[in-house]
Amino acid sequence: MTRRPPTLSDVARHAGVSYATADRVVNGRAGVSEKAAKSVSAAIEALGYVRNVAAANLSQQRFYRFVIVLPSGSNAFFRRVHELFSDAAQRLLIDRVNLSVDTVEAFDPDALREHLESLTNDDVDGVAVVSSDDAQTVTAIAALRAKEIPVITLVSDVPGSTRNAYVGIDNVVAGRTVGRLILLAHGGRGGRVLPVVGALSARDHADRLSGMRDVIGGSLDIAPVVEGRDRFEMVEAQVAQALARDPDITAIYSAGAGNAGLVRVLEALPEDVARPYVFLHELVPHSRRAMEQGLVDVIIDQRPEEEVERVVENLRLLADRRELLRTEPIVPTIFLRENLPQTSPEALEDTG
Amino acid sequence: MTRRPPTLSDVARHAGVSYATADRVVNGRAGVSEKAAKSVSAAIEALGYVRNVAAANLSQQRFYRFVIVLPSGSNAFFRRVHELFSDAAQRLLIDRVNLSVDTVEAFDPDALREHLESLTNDDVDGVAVVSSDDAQTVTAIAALRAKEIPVITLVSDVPGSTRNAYVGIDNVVAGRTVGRLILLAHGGRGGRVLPVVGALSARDHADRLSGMRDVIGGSLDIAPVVEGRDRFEMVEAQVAQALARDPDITAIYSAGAGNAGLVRVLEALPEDVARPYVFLHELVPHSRRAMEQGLVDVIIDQRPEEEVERVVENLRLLADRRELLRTEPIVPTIFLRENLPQTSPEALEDTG
DNA sequence: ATGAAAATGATAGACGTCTATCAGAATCCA
DNA sequence: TGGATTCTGATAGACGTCTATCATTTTCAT
Repeated sequence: MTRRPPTLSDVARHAGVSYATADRVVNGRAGVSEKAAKSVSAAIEALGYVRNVAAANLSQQRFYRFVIVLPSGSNAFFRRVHELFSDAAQRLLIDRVNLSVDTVEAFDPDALREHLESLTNDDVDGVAVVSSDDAQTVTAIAALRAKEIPVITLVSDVPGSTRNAYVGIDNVVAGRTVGRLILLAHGGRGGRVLPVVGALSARDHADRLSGMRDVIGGSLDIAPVVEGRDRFEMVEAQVAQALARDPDITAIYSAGAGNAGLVRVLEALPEDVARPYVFLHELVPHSRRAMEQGLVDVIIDQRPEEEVERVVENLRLLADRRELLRTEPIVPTIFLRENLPQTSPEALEDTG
Repeated sequence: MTRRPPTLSDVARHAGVSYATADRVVNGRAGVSEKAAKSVSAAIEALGYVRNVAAANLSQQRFYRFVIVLPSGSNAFFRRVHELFSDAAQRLLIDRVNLSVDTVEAFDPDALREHLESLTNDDVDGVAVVSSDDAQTVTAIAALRAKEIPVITLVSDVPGSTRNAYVGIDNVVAGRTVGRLILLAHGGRGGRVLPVVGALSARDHADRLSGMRDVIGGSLDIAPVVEGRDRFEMVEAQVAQALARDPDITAIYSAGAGNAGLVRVLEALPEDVARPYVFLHELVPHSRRAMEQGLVDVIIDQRPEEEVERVVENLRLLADRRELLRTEPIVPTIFLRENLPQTSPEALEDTG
């Protein structure tokens, strides 16, 4: 059967030192000779000692404190993420995890940096942040990491930074997937795709678009890109205009937010002409409803449930100085009308 | 800030009894008057007391012991599941979880029942089992549950049983999803779908097929079903025959296993005629390779990684007599050539 | 060699739970 | 009322870790 795992006392005995010395080594306290430190390390190695985190936390009455930083005043997707983190916070309390969700004005690197820096002083055990990939953020992340505070980037990566992990999808792959589905829908016939994004300068939107282009290649036309600033009024106006100008559009790919505006255009389309295929991101109340009404064909969802769970899991592992598992990108899910998940009560209410 | 959560001592004090009595109540030991029991329960309620599992486990040097029962000698999918559980077992050791993976001859209800019953005596904290939905299994599950051993059904549900949870996909929904994709691929044109299953008597296969039929409705023809017993030789022979007999087939939906045989037929198809669209289940080395070669268009994967993780999570929660989270079915992922996950080293080797 | 500084050992108490034991109190039946 | 039975309280020790204190030993510079 399974033997009792070695304790720190076992390590001390094996190393020929006292418990106190072994403890000084594992907790990095001063007053240990190099020789002693080495023999303790060797004993740890030899016995395969792993600190019993449960016992350690018990002795310290430890409460983990994690902070999630999300963009404020934003769209249905982030409202959903916020909600999921709040739910998680509630149930994590009994595991002695204190998870707070902060919001910072979207697209404001200065505000974000300031906020992140305010966490540096605090007794924070880990931070997860949604941010664009800019120099301000890179600096702020570096400051946190300098204080030994783990940082996870969420939804949108900041690859140039020293973040410990990224939790989110690979947007190029997502765009390629959409490209494939668009081709599938056209079944070898020609067509013309209208791309809609928030802004071409937004990294995730641009990545999705370029993935889509990759796959479409020369097989289909691609109309000029609509930039809707993720604002539903702008999206509505510009998409309506684009469709009016170009009656040959057979598919729309919306890589950003503000899809409520897109849906309004679709609703207004005359019944008698063939509707374009519509592909968009994120399963939220209004996109779901549009799909159920047959206005939208495919929704690519980045599964915020899974993202939230991974963030929490990884923050805990990092706080315990353990190895991370599952650092590969989230696999986005393709939703069609036929595989929409059961609606949970809270998902029914639509606040925007 | 967050206050210290109440301890059992707090509960005892609040109830006006000694720690010993409170302890007797929470651990269901004998020798407590009804009145005392009631006041302790009231105190627990009032204070929102939750047992500190970490402390409890520490005091008992508890090792969780979980058993996973998988079909033996079976296909690439279950080999993958087996592998995932073995990996999980390794890393769970340091969390004091002892996870063993047993195998039992596939499609043998007697053998399965016997095996499950052998676990009844043992000091098992939870069981997860892949099984068909038959009376033998229902009985065996009931026996385990009678001994307070939690049971999770995996991949294929046994809805008539007293299992605590099911971890897996909704196969009807999966079939409906495929139906939708088939329609999408035909883009309004006619066509003829060849369904391939292991056996129509297998519940999951039948569910998938009926889901697909639901969505296709009368829009496309459906050819007579091929039953390939999940054996690649049989699948190969019968699909080849069906294609030869019926040159109008535009899509193949394989709802079961044995797809290596299907792939061989596809490889042998002449280059000059249009290939049928091919839809099948489970991302495994050979199906992946076929997709990369362009022989397969869509793979519906039930994400065994996620399933394994949920099984472990739920077994732990059940063993701790905690509330289950995430009991909704797994959402299957649709893989196209464009969103295949990065290949991990071990996924490269193909043992059959 | 001397004193200061550094390293080490021994050990106690805490965290919250479980198990166990024993003494004492309340309740019961005859 | 006696004795047996059922409850109740008090408490000790264990789990593995952390923090702390204090005494002792070793090392080092002078």
